[in-house]
Amino acid sequence: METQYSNTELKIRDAAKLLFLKKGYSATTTRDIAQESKINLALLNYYFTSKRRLFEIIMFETLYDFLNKMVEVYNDEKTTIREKIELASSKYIDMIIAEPLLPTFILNELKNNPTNFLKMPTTKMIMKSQLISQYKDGVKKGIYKKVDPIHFITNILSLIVFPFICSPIIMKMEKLNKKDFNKMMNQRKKLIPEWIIQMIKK
Amino acid sequence: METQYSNTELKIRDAAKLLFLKKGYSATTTRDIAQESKINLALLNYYFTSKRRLFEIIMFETLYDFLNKMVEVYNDEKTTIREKIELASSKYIDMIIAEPLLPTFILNELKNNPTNFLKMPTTKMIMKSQLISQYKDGVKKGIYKKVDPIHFITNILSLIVFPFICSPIIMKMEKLNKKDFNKMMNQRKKLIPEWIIQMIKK
DNA sequence: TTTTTATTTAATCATTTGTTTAATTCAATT
DNA sequence: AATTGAATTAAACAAATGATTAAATAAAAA
Repeated sequence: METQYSNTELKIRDAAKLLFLKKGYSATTTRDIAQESKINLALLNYYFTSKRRLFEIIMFETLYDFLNKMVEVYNDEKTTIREKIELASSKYIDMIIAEPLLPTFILNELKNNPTNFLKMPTTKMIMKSQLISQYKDGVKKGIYKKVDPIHFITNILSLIVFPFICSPIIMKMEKLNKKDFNKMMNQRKKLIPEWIIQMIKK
Repeated sequence: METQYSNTELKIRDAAKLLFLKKGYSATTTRDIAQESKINLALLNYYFTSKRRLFEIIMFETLYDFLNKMVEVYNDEKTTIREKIELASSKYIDMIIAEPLLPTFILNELKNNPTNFLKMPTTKMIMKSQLISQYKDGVKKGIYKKVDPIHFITNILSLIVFPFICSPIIMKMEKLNKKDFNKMMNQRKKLIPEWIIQMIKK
């Protein structure tokens, strides 16, 4: 996996990712990308043949990295359910604070082109992860309520990711700036595991 | 509020809303709209002066209707917290099942243009609603845990809305079709109130 | 150094896209 | 029936946009 990119190729990648995340595919022009990366317009096609191809490359990489980081946590053999949820909350929130445009971008371009997601091997792995079998065990033992695991995993994701997606609304409602909002999300790192556990407990 | 639209004006509105919701602003062309509504291209500018203006009109109406339906539930004087959450779950889920592209559209175009949201009077009303003061009362009485109400309201919205936004992912993970997915969301109408109550209970 | 290959540039092409114009049709009023 | 204003149409314009070309420069190989 040690692909070597030329300097200009990297500059184009970075600029394109930034703009695609910020404005989406259609609203981003090749000239925008050329300007942002300070390269000649023709170099975009020289290195990536077309805008569409450039987008798909970036889309794939972004999705791949994101999903990998997600699944990692769920499959740790040694940790308990609670620890996994704590880790997930903490890691995902950090991850999205570092790259806040990610969720909207992924969910958006996914809606337009769900095919890209099919190619990702990690997608189905989530439902077969350690976390899910630990939850099913708990149900069998009568510790947890019996609810379809899809709700369980959906709830975790919802409580972590959704606030970022509607951050403009939250910030407006509560007159928060970005720093305040991030503080709020950092609080949630501890709150979400508590909530989730309480939700499933009998 | 009895604005009268001509027939063609309505046709343009409907087609535009459909396309803007499905593909977003930039990916929708004026010719797309003309074709979808079966009107002459020039009529778009005749009735709405520009694509941008047409978009803003539709955006405003959509947002306005959406927010109004939301706040309605939270401000009922007679219902309990539990009933409000039950009503919210039920009503919002029905609403989004009927118009599944709504959440992504709103959250998306909001990110690009948060100004539109400022104009909405209903935004700040949520944090001053009956629901919130009932929750604060519960905290005072020691029935509920003391957590910033913004988390409370965020959680309700997250559990209701987020699954729709990431429905392509959920459907892929569980091999569901649209009907299955809606069934899952209908289950959540009863589950979400339980979960929320358990989350806040001491 | 010379030759060859890879990279970069400015200019241009062909479509697409938002908008306008001028002519035409339709509907209501006199 | 004649007139007037609104609604509709086909055609075209100008700017934007994705892509290509051919020439120029830099880097690598001979």
